[in-house]
Amino acid sequence: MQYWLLKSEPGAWSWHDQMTHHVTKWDGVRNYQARNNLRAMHVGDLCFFYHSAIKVPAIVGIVRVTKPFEDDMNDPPFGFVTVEAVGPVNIPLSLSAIKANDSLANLPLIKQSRLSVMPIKDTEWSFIMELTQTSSHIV
DNA sequence: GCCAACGTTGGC
DNA sequence: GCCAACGTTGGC
Repeated sequence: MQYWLLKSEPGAWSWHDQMTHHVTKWDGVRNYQARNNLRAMHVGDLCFFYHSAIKVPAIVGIVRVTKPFEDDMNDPPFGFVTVEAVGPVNIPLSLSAIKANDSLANLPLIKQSRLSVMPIKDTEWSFIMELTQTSSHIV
C-alpha cells in the first residue's frame, strides 16, 4: 500500500465534484513525471485530494485507487487511474500549515510545486492525518 | 494579476 | 544535442 497526493483546481474539478460523482477517472495529467506516478499506483492506494491555485490551497479529502492505470486511447502516452471518494479530512490542512511543519519540508508539494501527482511517505501520511484531526494547526 | 519555476517545442 | 522561445502551473 502506497500513499499519494493529487492536485486539482476546484474550478476544474473540486472535492465536492468528487464526492458527488464518487467513482471517477483521474485523468487530464499531461506531465511525464506525474504520469509515471499514476502508473505506479496500485488498487487500494490512498491519495490526499488537494485544492490548488486558490487563495488557501489545502488538503481537503481522501480518495482510494479502485482501478490501476489505463491508457487514454485519444492521448497516448498519457492515461488515467480510477478513484473513489473515501471522505473529507476532518479539518482541511492548508499549504501554509504544511509549510509550518519541519517534518513535512521534503514533500514534493513544497520542493516541486508544479507536480500534480506525487508520492507521500508513510510517516508523512500519518503525520498529516494527525494534523487533520486537530485544529491546532489553524493559524 | 503578477511572476517564478519549470516543462516542452523547434530551429539550428 | 543545445538552447531560446514559449506555454503552463500555481503560489502569492
